[in-house]
Amino acid sequence: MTNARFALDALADPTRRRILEKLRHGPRRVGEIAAGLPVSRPAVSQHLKLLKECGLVVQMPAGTRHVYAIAPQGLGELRAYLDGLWEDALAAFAAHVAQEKSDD
Amino acid sequence: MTNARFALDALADPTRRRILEKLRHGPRRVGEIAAGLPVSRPAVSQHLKLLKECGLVVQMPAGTRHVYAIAPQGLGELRAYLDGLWEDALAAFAAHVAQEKSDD
DNA sequence: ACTTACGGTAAGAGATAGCTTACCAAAAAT
DNA sequence: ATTTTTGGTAAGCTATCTCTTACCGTAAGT
Repeated sequence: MTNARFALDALADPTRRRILEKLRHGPRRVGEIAAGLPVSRPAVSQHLKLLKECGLVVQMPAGTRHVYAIAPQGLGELRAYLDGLWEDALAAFAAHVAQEKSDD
Repeated sequence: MTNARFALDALADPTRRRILEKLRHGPRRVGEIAAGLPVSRPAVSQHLKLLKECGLVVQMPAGTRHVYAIAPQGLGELRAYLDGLWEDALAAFAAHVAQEKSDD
């Protein structure tokens, strides 16, 4: 999907990757996510907003606390994109090797 | 691997993604890759250098012509990283759903 | 040997992205 | 009702990224 395009943009930033690592094993509150990260909490909010926009995380308000979690579907679409690219590349590589042999 | 980190950085740029699309079905010369792209050939050279450094493409000099191709291995490492993240997220999601049900 | 074609490198400019501080809104607690 | 806690938003600064033009090296062709 073209969504993968935005997801790849999102995954380019180290801080966003660290956020996803924090969410890897379950939902977390914003404060928990920001704790330990080398940037301010507002910066984390901005990253979460972007991650939500491209479908990599989902938000569940719980009173004044906001809980975030990885959205498996968004990550799945990205995997599908890379899988397609990978399969085509493998096929092209195999074809190339075959041609190399025939050149001997 | 930590290589996935750099690969994700590389895939963030639209021009680099278009380059990979051009290489998707087989090796191409630099001139062929640059043709049709909205940037100059030196820009393409710079992108190819970066893609090579993070293991997403390989370079095969053929005289004064330089042929590039997707490196299936580099792409595979990236897939592996995303697969791990995806599997953990799915498990966490399932656990979350289960807990939701037990809360009824 | 000279010329042409191909492509990598360097330097500088412009755009973009991420961070910080300051501020605001809403829910919970007292 | 007031205070406290939580987190999203705005504005501005800085750093980084990508682009272009200009230049150079090397291999092939004549």
